[in-house]
Amino acid sequence: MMTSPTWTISDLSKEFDITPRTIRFYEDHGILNPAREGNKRIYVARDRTRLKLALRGKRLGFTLSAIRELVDMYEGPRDTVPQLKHYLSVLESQRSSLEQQRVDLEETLAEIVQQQRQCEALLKAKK
Amino acid sequence: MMTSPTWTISDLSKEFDITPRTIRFYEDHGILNPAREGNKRIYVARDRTRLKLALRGKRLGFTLSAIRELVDMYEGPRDTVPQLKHYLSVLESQRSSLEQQRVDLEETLAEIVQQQRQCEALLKAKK
DNA sequence: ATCATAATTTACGTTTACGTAAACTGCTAA
DNA sequence: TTAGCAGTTTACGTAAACGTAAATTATGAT
Repeated sequence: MMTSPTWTISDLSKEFDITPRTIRFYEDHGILNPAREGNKRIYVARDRTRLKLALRGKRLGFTLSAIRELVDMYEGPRDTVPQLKHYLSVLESQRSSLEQQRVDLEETLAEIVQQQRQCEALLKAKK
Repeated sequence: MMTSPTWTISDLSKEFDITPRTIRFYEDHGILNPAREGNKRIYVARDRTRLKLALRGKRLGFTLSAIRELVDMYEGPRDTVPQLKHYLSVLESQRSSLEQQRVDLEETLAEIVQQQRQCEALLKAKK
Protein backbone atom coordinates (compact mmCIF):
# COMPACT_ATOMS: atom_id res chain seq x y z
CA MET A 1 0.00 0.00 0.00
CA MET A 2 1.20 3.45 -0.89
CA THR A 3 0.65 6.38 1.40
CA SER A 4 1.07 9.99 0.35
CA PRO A 5 3.38 12.29 2.30
CA THR A 6 2.12 14.69 4.95
CA TRP A 7 3.67 17.51 6.97
CA THR A 8 3.14 19.04 10.37
CA ILE A 9 3.05 22.77 10.94
CA SER A 10 6.60 22.82 12.24
CA ASP A 11 7.85 20.78 9.31
CA LEU A 12 6.61 23.47 6.98
CA SER A 13 7.73 26.34 9.15
CA LYS A 14 11.24 24.92 9.18
CA GLU A 15 11.31 24.09 5.50
CA PHE A 16 10.24 27.57 4.45
CA ASP A 17 11.73 29.44 7.37
CA ILE A 18 8.54 31.08 8.54
CA THR A 19 6.79 30.91 11.92
CA PRO A 20 3.81 28.66 12.63
CA ARG A 21 1.94 31.87 13.36
CA THR A 22 2.33 32.87 9.73
CA ILE A 23 1.02 29.53 8.52
CA ARG A 24 -2.03 29.75 10.76
CA PHE A 25 -2.54 33.32 9.64
CA TYR A 26 -2.65 32.20 6.04
CA GLU A 27 -5.21 29.59 6.99
CA ASP A 28 -7.35 32.25 8.67
CA HIS A 29 -7.33 34.06 5.36
CA GLY A 30 -8.30 31.08 3.26
CA ILE A 31 -4.96 30.44 1.62
CA LEU A 32 -4.51 27.10 3.34
CA ASN A 33 -7.00 24.46 4.47
CA PRO A 34 -5.15 21.64 6.19
CA ALA A 35 -6.92 18.54 7.42
CA ARG A 36 -7.13 17.83 11.13
CA GLU A 37 -6.00 14.83 13.08
CA GLY A 38 -7.61 15.44 16.41
CA ASN A 39 -6.92 19.13 16.71
CA LYS A 40 -3.59 19.06 14.94
CA ARG A 41 -3.12 20.35 11.45
CA ILE A 42 -2.00 17.90 8.79
CA TYR A 43 -0.71 19.29 5.54
CA VAL A 44 -0.72 17.36 2.28
CA ALA A 45 1.13 18.06 -0.97
CA ARG A 46 -1.60 20.38 -2.21
CA ASP A 47 -1.30 22.54 0.92
CA ARG A 48 2.44 22.64 0.58
CA THR A 49 2.17 23.74 -3.03
CA ARG A 50 -0.25 26.51 -2.11
CA LEU A 51 2.10 27.68 0.62
CA LYS A 52 4.98 27.72 -1.81
CA LEU A 53 2.93 29.74 -4.28
CA ALA A 54 1.94 32.11 -1.49
CA LEU A 55 5.51 32.73 -0.46
CA ARG A 56 6.58 33.34 -4.00
CA GLY A 57 3.73 35.79 -4.31
CA LYS A 58 4.92 37.55 -1.20
CA ARG A 59 8.42 37.91 -2.59
CA LEU A 60 6.80 39.61 -5.57
CA GLY A 61 4.98 42.01 -3.27
CA PHE A 62 1.45 40.60 -3.65
CA THR A 63 -0.99 41.17 -0.83
CA LEU A 64 -2.46 38.14 0.90
CA SER A 65 -5.86 38.69 -0.63
CA ALA A 66 -4.31 38.87 -4.08
CA ILE A 67 -2.45 35.67 -3.29
CA ARG A 68 -5.66 34.05 -2.23
CA GLU A 69 -7.38 34.98 -5.48
CA LEU A 70 -4.44 33.61 -7.35
CA VAL A 71 -4.17 30.22 -5.67
CA ASP A 72 -7.93 29.85 -5.65
CA MET A 73 -8.03 30.45 -9.36
CA TYR A 74 -5.30 27.96 -10.03
CA GLU A 75 -7.61 25.27 -8.73
CA GLY A 76 -11.01 26.79 -9.27
CA PRO A 77 -13.69 25.45 -11.58
CA ARG A 78 -13.52 26.50 -15.22
CA ASP A 79 -16.64 24.81 -16.44
CA THR A 80 -18.78 27.54 -17.88
CA VAL A 81 -17.92 30.04 -20.57
CA PRO A 82 -18.48 33.09 -18.30
CA GLN A 83 -16.16 31.56 -15.71
CA LEU A 84 -13.52 31.01 -18.34
CA LYS A 85 -13.82 34.53 -19.65
CA HIS A 86 -13.60 36.07 -16.21
CA TYR A 87 -10.59 33.95 -15.40
CA LEU A 88 -8.95 35.02 -18.63
CA SER A 89 -9.44 38.68 -17.86
CA VAL A 90 -7.97 38.31 -14.37
CA LEU A 91 -5.02 36.46 -15.85
CA GLU A 92 -4.49 39.21 -18.39
CA SER A 93 -4.41 41.97 -15.80
CA GLN A 94 -2.04 39.99 -13.61
CA ARG A 95 0.18 39.46 -16.57
CA SER A 96 0.36 43.11 -17.55
CA SER A 97 1.16 44.15 -14.00
CA LEU A 98 3.88 41.53 -13.80
CA GLU A 99 5.31 42.73 -17.05
CA GLN A 100 5.48 46.29 -15.76
CA GLN A 101 7.25 44.88 -12.75
CA ARG A 102 9.69 43.12 -15.00
CA VAL A 103 10.55 46.38 -16.72
CA ASP A 104 11.13 48.04 -13.36
CA LEU A 105 13.26 45.14 -12.30
CA GLU A 106 15.46 45.12 -15.37
CA GLU A 107 15.99 48.87 -15.13
CA THR A 108 16.95 48.70 -11.49
CA LEU A 109 19.24 45.76 -12.05
CA ALA A 110 20.96 47.52 -14.92
CA GLU A 111 21.59 50.58 -12.78
CA ILE A 112 22.94 48.51 -9.96
CA VAL A 113 25.33 46.67 -12.22
CA GLN A 114 26.49 49.97 -13.64
CA GLN A 115 27.14 51.35 -10.18
CA GLN A 116 29.06 48.20 -9.35
CA ARG A 117 31.30 48.73 -12.35
CA GLN A 118 31.89 52.35 -11.42
CA CYS A 119 32.81 51.38 -7.89
CA GLU A 120 35.22 48.70 -8.99
CA ALA A 121 36.88 51.14 -11.34
CA LEU A 122 37.24 53.67 -8.53
CA LEU A 123 38.63 51.02 -6.23
CA LYS A 124 41.24 50.02 -8.77
CA ALA A 125 42.23 53.64 -9.28
CA LYS A 126 42.79 54.03 -5.55
CA LYS A 127 45.29 51.22 -5.41
CA MET B 1 19.72 83.58 -18.76
CA MET B 2 18.72 79.95 -18.31
CA THR B 3 16.60 78.86 -15.41
CA SER B 4 16.18 75.22 -14.44
CA PRO B 5 12.70 73.73 -14.15
CA THR B 6 10.91 73.39 -10.83
CA TRP B 7 7.72 71.69 -9.67
CA THR B 8 5.14 72.28 -6.98
CA ILE B 9 3.83 69.50 -4.79
CA SER B 10 0.63 69.25 -6.80
CA ASP B 11 2.53 69.16 -10.07
CA LEU B 12 4.31 66.08 -8.89
CA SER B 13 1.26 64.51 -7.30
CA LYS B 14 -0.59 64.85 -10.58
CA GLU B 15 2.27 63.67 -12.72
CA PHE B 16 2.81 60.51 -10.69
CA ASP B 17 -0.76 60.05 -9.53
CA ILE B 18 -0.04 60.05 -5.81
CA THR B 19 -1.36 62.34 -3.09
CA PRO B 20 0.58 65.29 -1.66
CA ARG B 21 0.37 63.46 1.64
CA THR B 22 2.51 60.71 0.20
CA ILE B 23 5.10 63.19 -1.04
CA ARG B 24 5.33 64.88 2.34
CA PHE B 25 5.50 61.49 3.99
CA TYR B 26 8.50 60.62 1.86
CA GLU B 27 10.08 63.89 2.91
CA ASP B 28 9.50 63.05 6.58
CA HIS B 29 11.44 59.87 5.92
CA GLY B 30 14.36 61.55 4.23
CA ILE B 31 13.66 60.41 0.71
CA LEU B 32 12.99 63.93 -0.53
CA ASN B 33 14.40 67.28 0.53
CA PRO B 34 12.75 70.04 -1.46
CA ALA B 35 13.79 73.67 -1.12
CA ARG B 36 11.39 76.16 0.39
CA GLU B 37 10.06 79.38 -1.04
CA GLY B 38 8.48 80.94 1.98
CA ASN B 39 6.92 77.82 3.42
CA LYS B 40 6.07 76.18 0.12
CA ARG B 41 7.97 73.27 -1.21
CA ILE B 42 9.85 73.71 -4.46
CA TYR B 43 11.06 70.57 -6.20
CA VAL B 44 13.95 70.54 -8.65
CA ALA B 45 15.00 67.87 -11.14
CA ARG B 46 16.99 65.98 -8.51
CA ASP B 47 13.94 65.71 -6.24
CA ARG B 48 11.83 64.56 -9.12
CA THR B 49 14.36 61.88 -10.00
CA ARG B 50 14.46 60.66 -6.43
CA LEU B 51 10.69 60.48 -6.35
CA LYS B 52 10.67 58.51 -9.58
CA LEU B 53 13.21 56.10 -8.17
CA ALA B 54 11.18 55.79 -4.99
CA LEU B 55 8.01 54.91 -6.87
CA ARG B 56 9.79 52.35 -8.97
CA GLY B 57 11.17 50.86 -5.78
CA LYS B 58 7.67 50.70 -4.38
CA ARG B 59 6.40 48.83 -7.41
CA LEU B 60 9.13 46.32 -6.73
CA GLY B 61 7.97 45.95 -3.14
CA PHE B 62 10.83 47.78 -1.42
CA THR B 63 10.18 49.34 1.95
CA LEU B 64 10.62 53.08 2.29
CA SER B 65 13.74 52.70 4.39
CA ALA B 66 15.25 50.42 1.78
CA ILE B 67 14.35 53.00 -0.82
CA ARG B 68 15.98 55.69 1.23
CA GLU B 69 19.21 53.70 1.49
CA LEU B 70 19.11 53.17 -2.23
CA VAL B 71 18.57 56.76 -3.34
CA ASP B 72 20.99 58.04 -0.71
CA MET B 73 23.64 55.72 -2.01
CA TYR B 74 23.05 56.74 -5.58
CA GLU B 75 24.22 60.21 -4.63
CA GLY B 76 26.32 59.55 -1.58
CA PRO B 77 30.03 60.20 -1.28
CA ARG B 78 32.31 57.43 -2.45
CA ASP B 79 35.60 58.99 -1.52
CA THR B 80 37.23 56.56 0.83
CA VAL B 81 38.00 52.91 0.27
CA PRO B 82 35.85 51.72 3.21
CA GLN B 83 32.91 53.70 1.85
CA LEU B 84 33.37 52.13 -1.54
CA LYS B 85 33.59 48.65 -0.11
CA HIS B 86 30.50 49.10 2.00
CA TYR B 87 28.62 50.50 -0.95
CA LEU B 88 29.69 47.53 -3.05
CA SER B 89 28.45 45.05 -0.50
CA VAL B 90 25.07 46.76 -0.26
CA LEU B 91 24.84 46.77 -4.04
CA GLU B 92 25.64 43.09 -4.16
CA SER B 93 22.95 42.11 -1.69
CA GLN B 94 20.39 44.23 -3.49
CA ARG B 95 21.38 42.59 -6.73
CA SER B 96 21.01 39.07 -5.45
CA SER B 97 17.62 39.80 -3.98
CA LEU B 98 16.49 41.34 -7.23
CA GLU B 99 17.71 38.34 -9.11
CA GLN B 100 15.72 36.03 -6.87
CA GLN B 101 12.78 38.24 -7.58
CA ARG B 102 13.40 37.92 -11.28
CA VAL B 103 13.30 34.15 -11.02
CA ASP B 104 10.01 34.34 -9.12
CA LEU B 105 8.65 36.70 -11.71
CA GLU B 106 9.58 34.58 -14.70
CA GLU B 107 8.12 31.48 -13.08
CA THR B 108 4.88 33.20 -12.28
CA LEU B 109 4.62 34.74 -15.71
CA ALA B 110 5.25 31.39 -17.36
CA GLU B 111 2.49 29.79 -15.33
CA ILE B 112 0.08 32.55 -16.15
CA VAL B 113 0.76 32.28 -19.84
CA GLN B 114 0.26 28.54 -19.65
CA GLN B 115 -3.06 28.98 -17.90
CA GLN B 116 -4.06 31.47 -20.57
CA ARG B 117 -3.34 28.91 -23.27
CA GLN B 118 -5.33 26.24 -21.45
CA CYS B 119 -8.28 28.57 -21.11
CA GLU B 120 -8.26 29.59 -24.71
CA ALA B 121 -8.15 25.96 -25.74
CA LEU B 122 -11.11 25.19 -23.47
CA LEU B 123 -13.01 28.15 -24.86
CA LYS B 124 -12.47 26.97 -28.39
CA ALA B 125 -13.62 23.47 -27.50
CA LYS B 126 -16.84 24.91 -26.08
CA LYS B 127 -17.76 26.58 -29.31
C1' DA C 1 -10.65 94.11 0.46
C1' DT C 2 -12.36 89.65 -0.05
C1' DC C 3 -12.91 85.22 -1.77
C1' DA C 4 -11.35 81.01 -3.57
C1' DT C 5 -7.56 78.04 -4.06
C1' DA C 6 -3.42 75.82 -2.86
C1' DA C 7 -0.43 74.91 0.56
C1' DT C 8 1.01 74.07 5.37
C1' DT C 9 1.39 71.57 10.16
C1' DT C 10 -0.46 68.53 13.67
C1' DA C 11 -2.44 64.62 15.01
C1' DC C 12 -5.33 60.81 15.23
C1' DG C 13 -7.27 56.77 12.31
C1' DT C 14 -6.76 52.58 9.27
C1' DT C 15 -5.18 48.44 6.92
C1' DT C 16 -1.93 44.70 6.35
C1' DA C 17 0.82 41.13 8.08
C1' DC C 18 2.20 39.27 11.31
C1' DG C 19 4.54 39.09 16.78
C1' DT C 20 3.78 37.84 21.37
C1' DA C 21 1.80 36.42 25.59
C1' DA C 22 -1.58 33.53 28.10
C1' DA C 23 -3.88 29.63 29.08
C1' DC C 24 -5.01 25.07 27.55
C1' DT C 25 -4.61 19.98 25.43
C1' DG C 26 -2.26 15.76 24.26
C1' DC C 27 1.59 12.69 23.55
C1' DT C 28 5.95 10.60 25.15
C1' DA C 29 10.13 9.68 27.52
C1' DA C 30 12.04 9.08 32.08
C1' DT D 1 3.01 9.99 36.86
C1' DT D 2 5.06 13.82 35.94
C1' DA D 3 7.86 16.76 33.21
C1' DG D 4 8.47 18.56 28.90
C1' DC D 5 7.50 19.43 24.42
C1' DA D 6 4.59 20.43 20.23
C1' DG D 7 0.48 22.05 19.14
C1' DT D 8 -3.94 24.77 19.88
C1' DT D 9 -7.10 29.07 20.48
C1' DT D 10 -7.89 33.82 21.86
C1' DA D 11 -6.64 38.24 21.99
C1' DC D 12 -4.06 42.23 22.36
C1' DG D 13 0.25 44.65 20.38
C1' DT D 14 3.07 46.62 16.56
C1' DA D 15 5.39 48.61 12.39
C1' DA D 16 4.74 50.42 7.83
C1' DA D 17 2.50 53.44 4.70
C1' DC D 18 -0.27 56.24 4.16
C1' DG D 19 -5.68 58.51 4.77
C1' DT D 20 -8.25 62.07 6.68
C1' DA D 21 -9.81 65.87 9.29
C1' DA D 22 -8.88 70.37 11.55
C1' DA D 23 -7.01 74.59 11.94
C1' DT D 24 -4.02 77.92 9.83
C1' DT D 25 -1.40 80.68 6.23
C1' DA D 26 -0.29 82.65 1.79
C1' DT D 27 -1.44 84.09 -2.97
C1' DG D 28 -3.74 85.44 -7.02
C1' DA D 29 -8.07 86.97 -9.09
C1' DT D 30 -12.15 89.85 -8.97
